[in-house]
Amino acid sequence: MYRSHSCGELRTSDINKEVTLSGWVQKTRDKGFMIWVDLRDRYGITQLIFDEERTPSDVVDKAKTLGREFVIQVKGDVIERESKNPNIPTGDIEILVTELQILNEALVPPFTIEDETDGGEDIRMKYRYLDIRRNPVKNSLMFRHQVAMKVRNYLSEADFIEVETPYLIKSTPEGARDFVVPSRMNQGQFYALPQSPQTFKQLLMVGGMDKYFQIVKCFRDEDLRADRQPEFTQIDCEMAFVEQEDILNIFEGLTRHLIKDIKGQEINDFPRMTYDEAMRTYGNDKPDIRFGMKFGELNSVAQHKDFKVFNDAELVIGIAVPGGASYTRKEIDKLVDWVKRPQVGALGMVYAKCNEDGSFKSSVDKFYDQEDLSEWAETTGAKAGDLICVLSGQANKVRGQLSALRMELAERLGLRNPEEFAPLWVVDFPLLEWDEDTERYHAMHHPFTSPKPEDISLLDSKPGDVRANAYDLVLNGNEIGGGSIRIHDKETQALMFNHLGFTPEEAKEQFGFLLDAFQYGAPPHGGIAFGFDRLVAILGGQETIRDFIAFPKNNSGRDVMIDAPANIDNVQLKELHIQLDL
RNA sequence: GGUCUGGUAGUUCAGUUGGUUAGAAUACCUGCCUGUCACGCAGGGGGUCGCGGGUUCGAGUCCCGUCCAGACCGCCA
Repeated sequence: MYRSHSCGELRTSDINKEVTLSGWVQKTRDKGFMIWVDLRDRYGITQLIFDEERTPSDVVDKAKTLGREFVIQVKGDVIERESKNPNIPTGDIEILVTELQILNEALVPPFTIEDETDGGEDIRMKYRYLDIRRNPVKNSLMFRHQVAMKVRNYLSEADFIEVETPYLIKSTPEGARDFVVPSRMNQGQFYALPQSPQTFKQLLMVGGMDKYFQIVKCFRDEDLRADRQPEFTQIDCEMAFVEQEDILNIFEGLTRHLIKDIKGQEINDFPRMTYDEAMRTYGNDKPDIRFGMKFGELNSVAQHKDFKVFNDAELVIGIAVPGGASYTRKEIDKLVDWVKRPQVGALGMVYAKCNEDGSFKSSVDKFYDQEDLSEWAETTGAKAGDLICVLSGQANKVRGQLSALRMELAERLGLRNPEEFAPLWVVDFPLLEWDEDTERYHAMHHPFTSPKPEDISLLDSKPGDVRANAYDLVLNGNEIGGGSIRIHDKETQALMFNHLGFTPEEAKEQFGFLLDAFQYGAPPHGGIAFGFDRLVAILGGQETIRDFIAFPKNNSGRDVMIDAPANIDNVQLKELHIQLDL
């Protein structure tokens, strides 16, 4: 028997028990006459004591050889501490050790195994198995497990069935790049790893599964970000015989349940906003509504003077920065530089200070008088003491730029409280999106999304104006879920493929199985998929998703621990009939 | 594909205008210490300043290239 108890459970009520514990040496404190060892496992830390007077001398000698992260097993008696430690749950007791066995020695770890480690990101990832011993990472993984269990229980209670779908599927040109897997048995052919189980879950609906979910890995071969991994986990869901309203209600229920259960916060009906409104008032299809700073459209109150920059612009918009009137010239200049960085791309920024006495001072006083500026303040909702920041230019671009500024300022002003949760449904997404590079329309969500029936007539005349039965769930400025009511008849699906530039032959080759299935009684259906890693991170109050993933990839898609991807040898290549062209 | 930031002891970092033997903290090792728990005290070892080239009497420091890491833009149906 390696252990009778964990290192986190012994209390004063266990005093006088003889126990066996196993774990890692967190730290030894050798005072000469006495040695204390903090023994750690997943459940906590228990202090061991080796004492010149009470412990056999050979055991004391062995204890002196212990190093950090040695794996040991001890037998001993639970005793009351002479000086207690109120900071840990086991702080009232300690183990007077009678037997010590070193199960495995350990090299000195490259970074300290402590909550506030001295290790940087790089080294922690290389030795991730050591990093996982640290509380922040360990707790994040345990938290992820808890969320997964709550999701499974909730959906299972609601009659959903978890079905596994294949990982080796077929590559399609739509959407993200696929990870491909060469097939040895089918020379020259490749599987692709799924970007999502989209078509399979729709086929499950045709198969009558009715309510499906799966917590499932998905793969996208695109560049990474702090919150984006090449392999990531989705809560993938699909339902038959539902309308958009049904899906919104059920998954609003799931999200509300998670926030209540995990964070103890009651959230009533989630607000809804159309895509159009989100873009106009926040410049963004995933607005963070924990704070205001809504866009004010200033065209009508800024294009009547001789200021050419504004007069030539398609759109002039501004936001009110709370308390910004106190910014110095230098601070504002820095803001201007910030929006002019290539990542944001604004050509400049006009600002107006709303002084406490009700007067205004702007960077364009030459063109605009106090009355003009007062109208700006009204439009942007600026109060005395605020700063109005105004950008102008081509509508789409300038909305994106002001949105970036809004988020940056909110961050600096501390308005993005991670313990506050503000979910939002964004609905009525456009069905199609113009792609400059390929000069054709792309499905904004995916090619199986159904258009709103009343908009179908616009497909030929104004394809960009057609709205879809598509929706996103946004939480604190993050898209945590997205879905749609799908097309379930062959004709509409063929019409969509046609508008996406597929020839009937291409459509048949790539999605013939789905079109076939639609001829055998496909029920109306729709669904949603949640980004699980991101959801867990947000509920856990963290920005980065990496600590909620046991073995994440780095910025360039590498696993620095196992050093993947890697070359394969010529024998393997030959077997796959693959020749490298480097 | 692009922009920015960084790379110096095991680790996290400092290193001034280009100038003597590259420092701190922590970790590690040794000794001491009668209740530690971020133990304390004394001492010690530890460096290809990412790599390659250039400028210079002299480069951790300046220039060019390159590799690695991070953040972001493009991309992510």
